[in-house]
Amino acid sequence: MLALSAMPDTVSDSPRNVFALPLPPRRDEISEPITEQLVQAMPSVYSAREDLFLEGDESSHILEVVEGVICAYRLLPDGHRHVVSFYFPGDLIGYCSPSTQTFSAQALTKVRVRRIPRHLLNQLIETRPQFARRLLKLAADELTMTREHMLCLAAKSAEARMAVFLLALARRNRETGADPTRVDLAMTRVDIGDYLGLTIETVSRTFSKLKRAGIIALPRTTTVLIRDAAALHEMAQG
Amino acid sequence: MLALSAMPDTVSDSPRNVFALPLPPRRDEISEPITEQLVQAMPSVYSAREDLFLEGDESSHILEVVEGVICAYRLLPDGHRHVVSFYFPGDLIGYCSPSTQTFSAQALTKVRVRRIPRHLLNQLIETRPQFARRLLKLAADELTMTREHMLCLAAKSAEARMAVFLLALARRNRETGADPTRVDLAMTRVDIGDYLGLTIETVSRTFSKLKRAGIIALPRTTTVLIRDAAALHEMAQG
DNA sequence: GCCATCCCGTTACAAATCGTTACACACCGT
DNA sequence: ACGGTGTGTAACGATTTGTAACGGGATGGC
Repeated sequence: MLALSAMPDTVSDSPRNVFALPLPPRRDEISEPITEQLVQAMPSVYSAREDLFLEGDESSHILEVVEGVICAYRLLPDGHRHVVSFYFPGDLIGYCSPSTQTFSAQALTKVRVRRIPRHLLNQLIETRPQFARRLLKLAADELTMTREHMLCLAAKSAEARMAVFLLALARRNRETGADPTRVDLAMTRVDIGDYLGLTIETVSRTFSKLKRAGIIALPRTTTVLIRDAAALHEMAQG
Repeated sequence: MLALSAMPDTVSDSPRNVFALPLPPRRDEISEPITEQLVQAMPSVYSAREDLFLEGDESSHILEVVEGVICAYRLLPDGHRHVVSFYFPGDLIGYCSPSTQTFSAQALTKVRVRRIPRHLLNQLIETRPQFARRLLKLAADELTMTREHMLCLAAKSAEARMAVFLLALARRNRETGADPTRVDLAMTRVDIGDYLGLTIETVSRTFSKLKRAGIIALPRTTTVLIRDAAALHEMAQG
């Protein structure tokens, strides 16, 4: 269990890829249990498609994803849904939204989360300056990733967005020691579409196109096998 | 001159509009001179279209905009340019990118900026926990605004994006005490297009359409008079 | 076990939006 | 006046979306 005193004095600055992938960075450094105080005896459990919280809810706790995938989303008055981000095990949610949730959060799979009271977080900021710098680093990383995603939405074609998305999931696998050529999609086509600013049909068509081109295989609708990562990278550029 | 000791213990949480506008929030609270140390005797001056720094540059200082408008942008390998954000007087730039700039910054007008050494910022974080919380709040606000812009790019039409953009500029005017019905554009059509993920022609067409509809007037290409804010708001929704 | 139903994904075709191309005009400084 | 830059307008075309129909797997009742 990582004690705060074990944290290094300087914030590590990982080399930043200009075309880094848009999903939020893993949070292992900070999300490991910090003190017994912070950790619930039993993580909360949610089942698939259950909402963890809604936009506008008071956020007295931040969440650490222990198991499963969470979808952060917002509903627009015209009925559209926009998916802000996906959160995976190790990620922290809501550590920089002071009083009120700025988006809703829904479990895509069975999910286990630890709930960390915000006042403890604030207390740590007060007493441990290095902790504050850690949080700032997390916020900076999330901002960078969000900007990356924004660039994707502003400047890239449907094909390129899908390629970036798949490569991001593959990279996460690689970083967690899983097979980077096999991506299991916890999210539906609707979720992907709402995340990438595309319709479900375009998402589906693009999957089919990639399959026909031999770049991916789709043994099941929820499983993507990356056959030609180089072609995907090429596609992710334009 | 604001001393740190004058800062309140609690971070103020302004009520957050679900459909807040995408430009970054004003930073007056924190950007006012904190100590004599932090403030250059003479702010640096840049002329229009001059780069303040480039993506990848080492960021030993953060910048406070004193006068003028700054455009944060990134160049893509395919030649496209993406405008990340616009920064106005009172805004801080680069306070949460530890070592390396994640975007380039260009002056759109004559610009004056104060350069605040990063090591002083870090020192303040170590010694003043409330300062750290302030910075976290700034980062959270910028993240929220970036997400707002992202939603705009993902889910809104060209018309709606333009409406949101104009309303954001108008709101900034209102907050600074200027006339909210008169917007002076420091940026060109290209800048706007690269910010909203549209081409210059679409930007131009949409301006013309709004003018024909009597929603705005364009006495000059750089001056927008908002005639029907309600219609703009309506347009910004869908 | 069997069948009906529902949800999700896929595909095809028509429609719309937006990008591309091309050209003309306005403004500005030389 | 001239050229350059920035902008406005129009015709055309490509990408993406909307609509609709079909298929397939999962669920649930009988």
